[in-house]
This record gives sequence, structure tokens and C-alpha cells, in this order.
Amino acid sequence: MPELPEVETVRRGLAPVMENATIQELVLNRPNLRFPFPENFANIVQGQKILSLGRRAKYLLVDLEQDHVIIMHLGMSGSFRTVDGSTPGKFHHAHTKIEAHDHVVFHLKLSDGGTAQVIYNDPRRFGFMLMTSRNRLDQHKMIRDLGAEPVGNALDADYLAAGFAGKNAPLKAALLDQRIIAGLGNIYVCEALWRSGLSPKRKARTLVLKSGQPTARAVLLVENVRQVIQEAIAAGGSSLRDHSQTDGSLGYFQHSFAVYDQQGNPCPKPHCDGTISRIVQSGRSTFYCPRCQS
DNA sequence: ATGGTACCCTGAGAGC
DNA sequence: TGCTCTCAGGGTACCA
Repeated sequence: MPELPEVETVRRGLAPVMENATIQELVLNRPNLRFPFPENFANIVQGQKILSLGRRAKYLLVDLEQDHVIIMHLGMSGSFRTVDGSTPGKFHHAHTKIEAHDHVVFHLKLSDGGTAQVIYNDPRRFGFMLMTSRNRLDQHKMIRDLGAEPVGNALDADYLAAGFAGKNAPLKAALLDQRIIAGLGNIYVCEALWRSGLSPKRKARTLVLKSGQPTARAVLLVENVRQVIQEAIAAGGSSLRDHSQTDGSLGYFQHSFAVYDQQGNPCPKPHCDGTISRIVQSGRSTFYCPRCQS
């Protein structure tokens, strides 16, 4: 389900359950997702306390007390749900109902004495779980090349100009490149470009002056990337195809889509009489208004 | 190095 | 009903 706002929403849903809980048992219902699970995965994490649940780009980071970090990615169809176990003082046997594509179950002992299960479900299995040590996290293959967080101090127009300089790739592809800005995906790239009035087909280098300075368009694009991500996080992300958050509730940013999945609809920009169209770039759908995006 | 394509996998929905 | 086709919020391997 996940671009950055959806992953951040998952993190916020899971954190109150997972943080300070102890992993009593880790159940793996198959040997791999996209990649094989780490060697001795269950043995290593069982008995460890979770210090915090973090996020970098679209990755969830489970910080364990013995310096291990579990690196989790949801791919296209990964989701988590939590199931309450016994509450303190009660002897209630939690009957966890395992459903199709439930690949990983964290059995947790909570800080308040209760129990809970956190279940990872992923029909397409493009997601993965890897592990490293805390002091090597920044050097990890999946983390080391990630660019700036869209909502963070490192991202500004100068940074974007440096990343886009000389790039012949279209803006759509450049914004999806996780080495420049990390965490954007197909939805929010389309939305940010529409908000900026920029064509997804425009070459990335056209937002950079010969001097290397950002153009006014670059300044605008950075601002819109920041805003659309902030708004989406505030809305609890986008819920497509009935995907729900960890507590079963739905994010609602999908109701704010101006262009994503809106082909054939009128452009919502005031005084624009264009029609949203769908094209394919890098093998993926791009939605934009050919009238007001150039 | 850079940019484009094929591919990993399952399920939902459209059209016949 | 059931078949076939396309498409899906991601990233990587491989090609020119």
C-alpha cells in the first residue's frame, strides 16, 4: 500500500503497540518474501525488547535492544494489522485468525503486561524484511543511497537543483528516483507535478540554470512536494482498493487526488478546461493535465 | 553513467 | 459462470 505517507501512517499505528514491547515469538509462515528472511531471524529477535519503531523513506525500522535493526519494506501490497491478546489480569487466550498471505506474526508481550500480535500480510510479496546492526544501518545496501526526506530540512531548491543538474530523464522519473528524494511514489509525484503546473515529460535539467542554481519552477516544485506529503500524512495516507490502516480505519487522502486515477475527468484547477489524461512513463501510469502542466 | 524495459507476484475488475 | 486481458501505491536486474 505504500508511499511515504502510508508508511508513516502505519508507523504511527504500530508504534504504541510495538514500542517497549518484547518479542516473545516470531512466526514465519514461509521462507521468504521478496528476499529470504535473515539467517536465524526468529532466534535472534525472540526475547528482544523493541526500543522504537522508526521510518526512513518507505522503510520501517524496528530498533531492538541488542543493537539489531529490522528493516521492513511493504512493497506494493504489504500491510500490517494488530490483534489484541489478553489484557492484564485476564486469562483470555487470543485466537489469532491467520488469513491468506499472512506471512509474519510478531507475538508481543506489551509493556503493560498484556499481549498482542502484529501480523504482516502481503499477497504479492514484493515486500521484505532484512536485518542489520544499528551502527551499520547507514551503510546498509537498502539505506545508504537514499536521498532527502520530502519533509525534512535537507530538501530545498538548491538540493533539488544539484540532483537534477544535467538529467535528461523526465521529471516523473527523476522524482521517483529514491536517490534524490526518498519516499515519493507514483501518486504523490503525479499530484506534486500537477500542483506545480509542470509536465511529467519535461526534462529534469530544465529546472536548473546554467549556473547550477534552481529555477523558480524548482522552488515551486519543492514546496509542492513538501505540502502534498504533509497533507497526505495528516489525512492518514491514501486508502486504495480497500486497504486499511493497522487499526482497520481508512486514510482519506484519495479523496483529494487532483489527477491520480482521474483520467477523463476535468482538470480541477480553477479556470482550466483541460481533461486529465493517462500516459505511460517508465512502464508506469502517469496522470496529468496536458492543458495546465508544461 | 544514464535512461528505458522486463520482471518479480497475486488479485481485482472489465469485457467477452 | 468462466475465461482472458490489463492494471496495481515498488524496486531491481539487465540492456543499449
